[in-house]
Amino acid sequence: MRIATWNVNSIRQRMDSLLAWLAERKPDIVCLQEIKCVDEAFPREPLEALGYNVAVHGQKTFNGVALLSKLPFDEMAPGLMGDDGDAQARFLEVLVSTKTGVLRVVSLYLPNGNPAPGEKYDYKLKWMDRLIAFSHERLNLEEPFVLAGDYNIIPAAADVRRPDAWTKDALFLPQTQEKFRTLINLGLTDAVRAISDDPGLYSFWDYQAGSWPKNDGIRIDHLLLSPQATDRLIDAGIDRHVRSWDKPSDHVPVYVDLAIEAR
DNA sequence: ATGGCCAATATGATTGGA
Repeated sequence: MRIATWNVNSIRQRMDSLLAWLAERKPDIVCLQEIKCVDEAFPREPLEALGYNVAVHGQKTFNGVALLSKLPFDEMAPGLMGDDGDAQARFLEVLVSTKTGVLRVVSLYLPNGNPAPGEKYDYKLKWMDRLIAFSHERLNLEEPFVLAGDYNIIPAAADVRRPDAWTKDALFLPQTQEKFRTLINLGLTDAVRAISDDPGLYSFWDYQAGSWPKNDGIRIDHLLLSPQATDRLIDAGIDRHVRSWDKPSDHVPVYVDLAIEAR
């Protein structure tokens, strides 16, 4: 079972790249972020033609998450618990059935939080508290569970080419990293870091200032695994070559391979 | 010269991203 996450920065602008990458990487489940469209505008047909079931939680103009799955969805639930007044489409949870039982997957788009301090940073921290509460509940189920998405968090200095340039940024502030560790310490495993200690594993390069040709990147897209998923961890990686394609997203896909058979 | 963007919006300037 291959599960991937990709912030596409507009699904409608990225369909050619998405189709090319799906053909190349052949993921079973894909978590998408920043689709930037309402549910009705999501281009489902070409994806369904490839055998993917499609779940969408979109909104107009900004944000928006989706899930593609070769396995049918037994359940799907949009929105993160803890604030019924939160109208931003940043969270989608699904349940699928595998040969060995259920598999729970979340596609999330954690708030950026800049500028910090400020209202946006407060929203980010509160959103993280809600994510921690949610994860605590789900981990009690003792299921294979993959929490995937754009976290807008640089976990450590090894995850950024130029740490000095990010010291006051909401993605890299100590308070952000501390809360991320609180999440991890519930019992989740960062799939990429479980496979490799290499510095220079980045998932985002800004469009500006020649960040890509200078390899001025950061690692902010993560797949966090429950213990039951970590037991089955085979491999994880980042498809950085996708950043050099025409009309790229500023993020590239990150994937994990788990020893779970579809059916 | 010296890599200074990209996407959406009833658009031609503004907002948000990170």
